[in-house]
Amino acid sequence: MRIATFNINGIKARLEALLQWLGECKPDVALLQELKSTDEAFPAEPIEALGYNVATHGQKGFNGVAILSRHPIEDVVRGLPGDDGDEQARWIEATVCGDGRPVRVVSLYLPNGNPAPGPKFDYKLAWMARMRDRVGDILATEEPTVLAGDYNVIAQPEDAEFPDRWLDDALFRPESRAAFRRILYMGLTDAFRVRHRGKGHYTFWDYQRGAYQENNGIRIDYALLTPQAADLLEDAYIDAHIRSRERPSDHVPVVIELRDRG
DNA sequence: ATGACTACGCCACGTAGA
Repeated sequence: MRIATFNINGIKARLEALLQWLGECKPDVALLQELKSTDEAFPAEPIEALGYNVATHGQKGFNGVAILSRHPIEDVVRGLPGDDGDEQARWIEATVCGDGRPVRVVSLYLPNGNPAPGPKFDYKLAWMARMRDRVGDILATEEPTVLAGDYNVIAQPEDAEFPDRWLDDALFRPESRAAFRRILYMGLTDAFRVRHRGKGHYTFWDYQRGAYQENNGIRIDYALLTPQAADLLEDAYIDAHIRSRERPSDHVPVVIELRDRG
Protein backbone atom coordinates (compact mmCIF):
# COMPACT_ATOMS: atom_id res chain seq x y z
CA MET A 1 0.00 0.00 0.00
CA ARG A 2 1.42 3.36 -1.08
CA ILE A 3 0.57 6.22 1.30
CA ALA A 4 1.58 9.82 0.60
CA THR A 5 1.33 13.06 2.59
CA PHE A 6 1.21 16.41 0.79
CA ASN A 7 0.68 19.97 2.05
CA ILE A 8 -0.89 21.39 -1.08
CA ASN A 9 -1.20 25.05 0.08
CA GLY A 10 -4.70 25.63 -1.26
CA ILE A 11 -6.85 23.00 -3.02
CA LYS A 12 -8.38 25.47 -5.46
CA ALA A 13 -5.03 26.95 -6.49
CA ARG A 14 -3.43 23.48 -6.67
CA LEU A 15 -6.15 21.29 -8.21
CA GLU A 16 -4.46 20.77 -11.59
CA ALA A 17 -1.08 20.11 -9.97
CA LEU A 18 -2.70 17.68 -7.52
CA LEU A 19 -4.52 15.75 -10.25
CA GLN A 20 -1.32 15.47 -12.29
CA TRP A 21 0.66 14.26 -9.28
CA LEU A 22 -2.04 11.72 -8.29
CA GLY A 23 -1.92 10.31 -11.82
CA GLU A 24 1.85 9.95 -11.69
CA CYS A 25 2.46 8.86 -8.08
CA LYS A 26 -0.71 6.72 -7.93
CA PRO A 27 -0.88 6.58 -4.13
CA ASP A 28 -3.46 4.24 -2.62
CA VAL A 29 -3.95 6.85 0.09
CA ALA A 30 -3.15 10.58 -0.10
CA LEU A 31 -3.17 12.63 3.10
CA LEU A 32 -3.57 16.34 2.30
CA GLN A 33 -3.03 19.46 4.39
CA GLU A 34 -3.71 23.19 4.01
CA LEU A 35 -6.82 22.80 1.89
CA LYS A 36 -7.79 26.43 2.64
CA SER A 37 -11.32 25.37 1.72
CA THR A 38 -14.61 24.49 3.35
CA ASP A 39 -15.96 20.96 2.92
CA GLU A 40 -18.69 22.37 0.65
CA ALA A 41 -16.20 24.07 -1.69
CA PHE A 42 -13.82 21.09 -1.88
CA PRO A 43 -13.59 19.94 -5.54
CA ALA A 44 -14.29 16.26 -4.88
CA GLU A 45 -15.61 15.35 -8.32
CA PRO A 46 -12.39 15.46 -10.39
CA ILE A 47 -10.59 13.58 -7.59
CA GLU A 48 -13.31 10.93 -7.40
CA ALA A 49 -13.06 10.62 -11.18
CA LEU A 50 -9.50 9.33 -10.66
CA GLY A 51 -10.88 6.57 -8.43
CA TYR A 52 -10.53 8.10 -4.98
CA ASN A 53 -12.93 8.25 -2.08
CA VAL A 54 -12.72 11.55 -0.22
CA ALA A 55 -13.07 12.55 3.45
CA THR A 56 -12.41 16.20 4.31
CA HIS A 57 -12.21 18.33 7.41
CA GLY A 58 -12.18 21.84 6.01
CA GLN A 59 -12.30 25.44 7.17
CA LYS A 60 -12.82 28.73 5.37
CA GLY A 61 -9.57 30.32 4.23
CA PHE A 62 -7.08 28.49 6.43
CA ASN A 63 -5.96 25.04 7.53
CA GLY A 64 -8.05 22.06 6.38
CA VAL A 65 -7.03 18.40 6.02
CA ALA A 66 -8.26 15.49 3.90
CA ILE A 67 -7.91 11.78 3.26
CA LEU A 68 -8.11 10.42 -0.30
CA SER A 69 -8.25 6.64 -0.69
CA ARG A 70 -8.78 4.11 -3.48
CA HIS A 71 -10.31 1.84 -0.85
CA PRO A 72 -13.31 2.61 1.40
CA ILE A 73 -12.75 5.18 4.17
CA GLU A 74 -14.20 4.08 7.52
CA ASP A 75 -14.47 5.26 11.13
CA VAL A 76 -13.58 8.89 10.37
CA VAL A 77 -12.61 11.17 13.28
CA ARG A 78 -12.55 14.90 12.52
CA GLY A 79 -10.59 17.22 14.79
CA LEU A 80 -7.84 16.45 17.31
CA PRO A 81 -9.59 15.18 20.45
CA GLY A 82 -9.09 16.91 23.77
CA ASP A 83 -10.42 20.46 23.25
CA ASP A 84 -13.98 20.93 22.05
CA GLY A 85 -13.36 24.69 21.81
CA ASP A 86 -10.63 24.31 19.16
CA GLU A 87 -12.11 25.52 15.85
CA GLN A 88 -8.99 24.93 13.74
CA ALA A 89 -9.25 22.07 11.21
CA ARG A 90 -5.87 20.38 11.58
CA TRP A 91 -6.59 16.66 12.16
CA ILE A 92 -8.51 13.88 10.43
CA GLU A 93 -8.11 10.15 10.92
CA ALA A 94 -9.74 7.10 9.38
CA THR A 95 -9.31 3.40 8.66
CA VAL A 96 -8.61 2.28 5.10
CA CYS A 97 -8.98 -1.37 4.13
CA GLY A 98 -6.76 -2.31 1.22
CA ASP A 99 -6.39 -5.72 -0.42
CA GLY A 100 -4.56 -6.82 2.70
CA ARG A 101 -5.00 -5.61 6.27
CA PRO A 102 -6.72 -2.46 7.50
CA VAL A 103 -4.48 0.53 8.23
CA ARG A 104 -5.35 3.53 10.39
CA VAL A 105 -4.18 6.82 8.85
CA VAL A 106 -4.00 10.36 10.24
CA SER A 107 -3.60 13.53 8.17
CA LEU A 108 -2.35 16.29 10.48
CA TYR A 109 -1.38 19.93 10.10
CA LEU A 110 0.52 20.96 13.21
CA PRO A 111 0.38 24.70 14.07
CA ASN A 112 3.23 26.87 12.78
CA GLY A 113 3.60 28.72 16.09
CA ASN A 114 5.30 31.92 14.91
CA PRO A 115 6.02 34.39 16.31
CA ALA A 116 7.67 32.76 19.32
CA PRO A 117 7.19 33.49 22.11
CA GLY A 118 3.52 34.46 21.93
CA PRO A 119 -0.02 33.07 21.93
CA LYS A 120 0.47 31.22 18.63
CA PHE A 121 3.52 29.47 20.06
CA ASP A 122 1.55 28.59 23.20
CA TYR A 123 -1.18 27.13 20.98
CA LYS A 124 1.40 25.05 19.11
CA LEU A 125 2.81 23.55 22.29
CA ALA A 126 -0.66 22.92 23.76
CA TRP A 127 -1.69 21.25 20.50
CA MET A 128 1.38 18.99 20.64
CA ALA A 129 0.58 18.01 24.24
CA ARG A 130 -2.94 17.14 23.12
CA MET A 131 -1.55 15.14 20.18
CA ARG A 132 0.61 13.21 22.62
CA ASP A 133 -2.49 12.09 24.51
CA ARG A 134 -4.14 11.00 21.27
CA VAL A 135 -1.03 9.10 20.15
CA GLY A 136 -1.11 7.24 23.47
CA ASP A 137 -4.66 6.10 22.75
CA ILE A 138 -3.72 5.15 19.17
CA LEU A 139 -0.69 3.12 20.30
CA ALA A 140 -2.88 1.24 22.78
CA THR A 141 -5.08 -0.02 19.93
CA GLU A 142 -2.05 -1.85 18.44
CA GLU A 143 -3.50 -1.23 14.97
CA PRO A 144 -0.92 -0.38 12.28
CA THR A 145 -1.20 3.42 12.09
CA VAL A 146 0.45 6.08 9.91
CA LEU A 147 0.51 9.62 11.37
CA ALA A 148 1.54 11.79 8.45
CA GLY A 149 1.45 15.45 7.62
CA ASP A 150 3.02 18.86 8.07
CA TYR A 151 4.52 18.75 11.57
CA ASN A 152 5.99 22.28 11.33
CA VAL A 153 9.03 21.09 13.31
CA ILE A 154 12.65 20.91 12.16
CA ALA A 155 13.52 17.93 14.33
CA GLN A 156 17.32 17.98 13.92
CA PRO A 157 19.94 20.42 12.55
CA GLU A 158 20.45 18.07 9.59
CA ASP A 159 16.81 18.70 8.63
CA ALA A 160 17.68 22.25 7.52
CA GLU A 161 20.21 23.44 4.94
CA PHE A 162 21.03 26.47 7.14
CA PRO A 163 19.98 25.50 10.69
CA ASP A 164 21.56 28.62 12.21
CA ARG A 165 18.97 30.76 10.41
CA TRP A 166 16.13 28.99 12.26
CA LEU A 167 17.36 29.29 15.84
CA ASP A 168 14.65 31.74 16.97
CA ASP A 169 11.91 30.26 14.79
CA ALA A 170 8.95 28.35 16.24
CA LEU A 171 9.81 25.44 13.90
CA PHE A 172 13.24 24.94 15.49
CA ARG A 173 12.88 26.27 19.03
CA PRO A 174 14.03 23.82 21.74
CA GLU A 175 10.46 23.62 23.10
CA SER A 176 9.11 22.53 19.70
CA ARG A 177 11.86 19.97 19.16
CA ALA A 178 11.40 18.59 22.69
CA ALA A 179 7.65 18.26 22.17
CA PHE A 180 8.28 16.46 18.87
CA ARG A 181 10.72 14.08 20.57
CA ARG A 182 8.23 13.38 23.36
CA ILE A 183 5.75 12.21 20.73
CA LEU A 184 8.32 10.31 18.66
CA TYR A 185 9.82 8.53 21.67
CA MET A 186 6.46 7.12 22.69
CA GLY A 187 7.38 4.48 20.12
CA LEU A 188 6.93 5.97 16.66
CA THR A 189 9.28 5.57 13.70
CA ASP A 190 10.21 8.38 11.28
CA ALA A 191 9.72 6.38 8.08
CA PHE A 192 11.95 8.56 5.91
CA ARG A 193 14.94 8.22 8.27
CA VAL A 194 14.72 4.42 8.10
CA ARG A 195 15.72 4.70 4.45
CA HIS A 196 17.81 7.92 4.19
CA ARG A 197 20.45 9.51 6.41
CA GLY A 198 22.19 12.87 6.52
CA LYS A 199 21.62 16.38 5.21
CA GLY A 200 19.99 17.59 2.02
CA HIS A 201 16.56 15.90 2.20
CA TYR A 202 13.84 18.53 2.40
CA THR A 203 10.06 18.79 2.01
CA PHE A 204 9.64 22.60 2.06
CA TRP A 205 11.35 25.44 0.25
CA ASP A 206 10.29 29.08 0.67
CA TYR A 207 8.82 30.78 -2.40
CA GLN A 208 11.24 33.68 -1.89
CA ARG A 209 14.81 34.22 -3.06
CA GLY A 210 15.09 31.09 -5.19
CA ALA A 211 15.20 28.84 -2.15
CA TYR A 212 14.54 25.66 -4.16
CA GLN A 213 17.27 26.42 -6.70
CA GLU A 214 19.77 26.74 -3.80
CA ASN A 215 18.25 23.72 -1.98
CA ASN A 216 17.69 26.08 0.93
CA GLY A 217 15.01 23.84 2.39
CA ILE A 218 13.75 22.21 5.57
CA ARG A 219 12.27 18.78 6.33
CA ILE A 220 9.06 19.37 8.25
CA ASP A 221 6.66 16.85 6.64
CA TYR A 222 6.86 13.42 8.22
CA ALA A 223 5.23 10.00 8.14
CA LEU A 224 5.49 8.60 11.67
CA LEU A 225 4.64 4.93 12.12
CA THR A 226 3.38 2.92 15.08
CA PRO A 227 5.36 -0.29 15.71
CA GLN A 228 2.79 -2.39 13.87
CA ALA A 229 3.06 -0.10 10.82
CA ALA A 230 6.86 0.14 11.01
CA ASP A 231 6.99 -3.66 10.71
CA LEU A 232 5.33 -3.28 7.29
CA LEU A 233 7.60 -0.52 5.94
CA GLU A 234 9.24 -1.29 2.61
CA ASP A 235 10.24 2.17 1.32
CA ALA A 236 10.03 5.90 1.99
CA TYR A 237 10.98 8.83 -0.21
CA ILE A 238 10.36 12.51 -0.96
CA ASP A 239 8.77 13.48 -4.31
CA ALA A 240 10.93 16.62 -4.54
CA HIS A 241 10.94 17.03 -8.32
CA ILE A 242 7.44 18.50 -8.52
CA ARG A 243 8.64 21.60 -6.62
CA SER A 244 10.17 22.91 -9.89
CA ARG A 245 6.85 22.83 -11.79
CA GLU A 246 4.56 25.77 -12.62
CA ARG A 247 2.70 27.23 -9.63
CA PRO A 248 3.84 24.56 -7.16
CA SER A 249 2.99 24.20 -3.49
CA ASP A 250 5.86 25.27 -1.25
CA HIS A 251 5.77 21.70 0.16
CA VAL A 252 6.36 18.41 -1.69
CA PRO A 253 4.95 14.92 -0.96
CA VAL A 254 6.48 12.31 1.31
CA VAL A 255 5.62 8.78 0.14
CA ILE A 256 5.84 5.46 1.98
CA GLU A 257 5.26 1.89 0.85
CA LEU A 258 3.78 -0.63 3.28
CA ARG A 259 3.70 -4.38 2.71
CA ASP A 260 0.13 -5.58 2.18
CA ARG A 261 0.70 -9.05 3.58
CA GLY A 262 3.24 -10.99 5.60
C1' DA B 1 16.29 44.91 5.56
C1' DT B 2 9.62 46.97 8.63
C1' DG B 3 12.13 43.72 2.55
C1' DA B 4 11.38 39.63 -0.45
C1' DC B 5 6.61 35.28 -2.57
C1' DT B 6 1.99 33.07 -2.59
C1' DA B 7 -3.01 32.11 -1.37
C1' DC B 8 -7.14 33.80 0.44
C1' DG B 9 -10.95 36.90 1.27
C1' DC B 10 -13.89 38.99 -1.62
C1' DC B 11 -11.95 43.64 -5.41
C1' DA B 12 -7.89 46.40 -1.45
C1' DC B 13 -4.50 45.41 0.84
C1' DG B 14 -4.29 42.85 5.36
C1' DT B 15 -3.45 38.22 7.37
C1' DA B 16 -0.97 34.03 7.41
C1' DG B 17 2.31 30.97 6.12
C1' DA B 18 7.41 28.99 7.49
